[in-house]
Amino acid sequence: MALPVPASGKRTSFLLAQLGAHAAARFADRTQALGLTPAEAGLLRLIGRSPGLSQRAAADRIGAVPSRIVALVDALQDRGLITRHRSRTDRRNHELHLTGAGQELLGRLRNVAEDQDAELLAALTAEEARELHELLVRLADHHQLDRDLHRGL
Amino acid sequence: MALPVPASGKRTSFLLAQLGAHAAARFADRTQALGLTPAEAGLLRLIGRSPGLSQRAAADRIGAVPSRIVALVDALQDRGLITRHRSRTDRRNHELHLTGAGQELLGRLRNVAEDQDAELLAALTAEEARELHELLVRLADHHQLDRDLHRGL
DNA sequence: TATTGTTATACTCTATAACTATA
DNA sequence: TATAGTTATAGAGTATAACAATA
Repeated sequence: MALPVPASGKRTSFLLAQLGAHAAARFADRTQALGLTPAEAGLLRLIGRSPGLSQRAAADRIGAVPSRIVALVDALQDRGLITRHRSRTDRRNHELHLTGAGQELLGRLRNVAEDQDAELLAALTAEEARELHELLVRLADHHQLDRDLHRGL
Repeated sequence: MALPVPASGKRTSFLLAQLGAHAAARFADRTQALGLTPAEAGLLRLIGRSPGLSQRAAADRIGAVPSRIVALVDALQDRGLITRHRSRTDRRNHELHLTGAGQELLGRLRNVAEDQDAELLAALTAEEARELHELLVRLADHHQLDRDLHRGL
């Protein structure tokens, strides 16, 4: 199936990349107001969803290299948002958990994400927003984008 | 209007950022096969659309800083894809034009973009692809994303 | 004095590879 | 020997600021 150039002059791939970069940048603005980088915010969410996971597991889920996790964990730990202690069953592993402050910040992060979606989709009706979401889910599934994070976010 | 967390577990903003990064990465793969970085490809397209424009004008259209244009123009010129010569009416300006080789490569670049769209949207029907495109155009307009390029592409 | 293009520099982000400690 | 985490280093990409030529 050949896809002609859309009348708008911009291809769907380009629009998607442009809007995606915009959404990521706006999200970065909002997390920065909470004192987090987007990557730190992503790791915080992941630990909230999977308490006790190892740094290696976090690296795999995020699609990052283990050495990158070290700096992120350091930053979150220094701010008192997570704890890192050795596993008793395998002393090579570090188990990551949220602190109370981490849980609290995670809650605020969820509000931020909700605000972000509302702002992004303000030009659409509720029905159109649902349609868009469903189409994007189909694309993400088709391209097997099952990671919890991605480059640039 | 409060937007609840979608049933899929991923917010629309996140999906958009993830798919956008995916589309940008796939596009980078394809342009690399043509010996171009995504930024160089974007500048080539821009010169094709606006022959004779100055580096300053290119910087404004792309949303980049003038010093960044220098390296891109150097690379394209070294490969014989564009020409750069001083304007006769204002010798501060450099006018950018495509060479024959540049025109030819631009044509191949358009095919690449077409392939990219087809691959990205393979999971959708033609009607759904049109719907998606229209919704994305509405969002881009609403957020005034009128630049010809963007960070990361 | 303002503007175009250029250069030099520094900064951010990330990956790679070598190292340690545990298994 | 294999794996988890760490450190040090290097590379890509980009912005900032000072500069020269022209208006």
